[in-house]
Amino acid sequence: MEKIGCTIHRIRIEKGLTQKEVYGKIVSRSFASRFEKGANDIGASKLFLILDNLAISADELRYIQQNYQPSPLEQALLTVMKAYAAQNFPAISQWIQEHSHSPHAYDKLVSSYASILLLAYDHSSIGITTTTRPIYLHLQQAKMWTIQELKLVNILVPIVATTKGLSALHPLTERMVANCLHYQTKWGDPFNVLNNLVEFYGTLLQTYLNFHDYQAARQLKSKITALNSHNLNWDGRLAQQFWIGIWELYFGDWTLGNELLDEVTALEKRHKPRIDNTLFAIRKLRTQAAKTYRQ
Amino acid sequence: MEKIGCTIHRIRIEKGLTQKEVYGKIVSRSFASRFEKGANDIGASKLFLILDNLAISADELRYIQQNYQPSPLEQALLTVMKAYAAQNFPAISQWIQEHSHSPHAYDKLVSSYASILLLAYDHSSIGITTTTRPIYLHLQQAKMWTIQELKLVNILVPIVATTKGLSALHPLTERMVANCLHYQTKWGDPFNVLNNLVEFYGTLLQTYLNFHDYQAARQLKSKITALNSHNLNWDGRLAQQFWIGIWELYFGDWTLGNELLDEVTALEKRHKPRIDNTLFAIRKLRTQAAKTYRQ
DNA sequence: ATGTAGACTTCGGTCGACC
DNA sequence: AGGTCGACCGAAGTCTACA
Repeated sequence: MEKIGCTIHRIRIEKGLTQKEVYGKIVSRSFASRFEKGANDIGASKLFLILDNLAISADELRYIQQNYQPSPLEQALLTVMKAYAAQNFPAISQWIQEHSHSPHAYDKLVSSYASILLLAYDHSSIGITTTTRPIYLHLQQAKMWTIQELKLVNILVPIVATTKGLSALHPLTERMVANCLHYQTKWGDPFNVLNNLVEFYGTLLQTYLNFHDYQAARQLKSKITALNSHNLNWDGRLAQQFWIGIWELYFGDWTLGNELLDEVTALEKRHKPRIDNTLFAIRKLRTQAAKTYRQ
Repeated sequence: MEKIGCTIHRIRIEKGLTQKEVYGKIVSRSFASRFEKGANDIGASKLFLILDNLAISADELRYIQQNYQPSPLEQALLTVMKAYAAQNFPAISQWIQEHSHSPHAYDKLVSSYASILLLAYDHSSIGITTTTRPIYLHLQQAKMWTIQELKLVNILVPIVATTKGLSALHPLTERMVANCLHYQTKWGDPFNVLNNLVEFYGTLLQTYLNFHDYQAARQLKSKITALNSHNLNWDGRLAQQFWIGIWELYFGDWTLGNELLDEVTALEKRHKPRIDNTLFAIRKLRTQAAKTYRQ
């Protein structure tokens, strides 16, 4: 693996910056030279200051340093998430098997995450196992969630509803909202956590409908529309529009609902294979169910 | 500012992980303890390994450590970008003024970026100044671009076309493509640089049309469609659809073009105030120009 | 499983000078 | 502007042991 200093050297040269500009008053001139040669490591807090001067993020530095590859953790997560998106559950099982005795600590974490994905897929047959229990409990108990938790919590919703009842969803929702708020700045939503919140509301809506708690479902619209669309990207805005569309089918203007949904599915239809096939399945299912409900 | 170790301690506790799990064979047990107390800094490469075990990115760690705020560099960039998005050019000028004698090295970089934004707005009156020349030259000479450059290069297109002629756009395009390729992994596009590439092609299309180089413009469609939409997010896919729509107005199926554009603008119309007002302006302008061209 | 403390070593980091 | 060398210091980091 290339030393951090060498990577920084390359970037600095390409950017046409001098050592003085980049290292300023952070480290001495002679150390800067030895550091860029790869002879020394550097203190983390100093590195962060240097990265600011280089106008590069810590994540990108790592990515470049590792020969333009995501971190091992990212790689593991992306592999699992990709299998999940493709509904390839055997591949997830296999991944867990292969990494069950990994020397890397983060593989245990990813295994937990992967187990939850399997759990979400078919919690009746798999149930909460010893692998999934720690992270299942953690997600319920921890006050502070990081991006990883925010990404995962929405697949936990149906599981919580089944095992602890619908009432357990209220505190979960509150924590989700509170934690997403932590990641809002006056410049917007740098980590795009609001997209996860939209998806969370979507899963919540589906769950309430599945359990026939129509009153709770009805109250969700105001929460979904309350999200300022200017702080979302188009991924979030389309999800927002989709779930409002579904809501309208049940509780609002049937025509408007179909308009909203048409606009979203029209975009999907432009892409082969589909970006997200589940949208069509959900719409079909909900259209039928909404008709029944309205009678 | 809270010490890095203290932040990591909080995150570790919240995640319910033991020191052994997180620090493994990276540092000794006793050092881990002192580090989390904030008594010591830590080597950068060791920190990265620890972050993997914590399942958190370096960027997020920094964000949390700084009390849930982006890095100073990010803050500066976001401020300028926001002003640009709002077409608030006086605010950008003012920002450059206020930070022209900043002690922070990165403020010079952001000033360069901001100057280019102004340049892109009205290069006839402002011209290439001493502030903008370094970065203007840099973007043309550097082989390696980081995310920052990839974000900025598309606003440079019209400037390059005016000052160096349309032929200069070919090598620029090649470098743009090559650099975006660096950021593609087998798991997709982790930094979403392909969105920048779509926007680049859009600017390119506009520029060719403005300069009446219809042959070059006609060849752009294959490049835009060549981008696999599955590696884009919806921001990118919508931009892709929009620019293909514009292309169709000139060189392809007029009806199809309007269909594509209608789908995109229909989404825009759902949001007040508009997410991106320029879409409507561009469409209006191009519809007229395309009619003329077709005659 | 973690905090503390002392003794100890390594290496991150400075300074000055020379090229 | 930046690479290098030697001398030097303090902080990073280990080990052992006790709590």
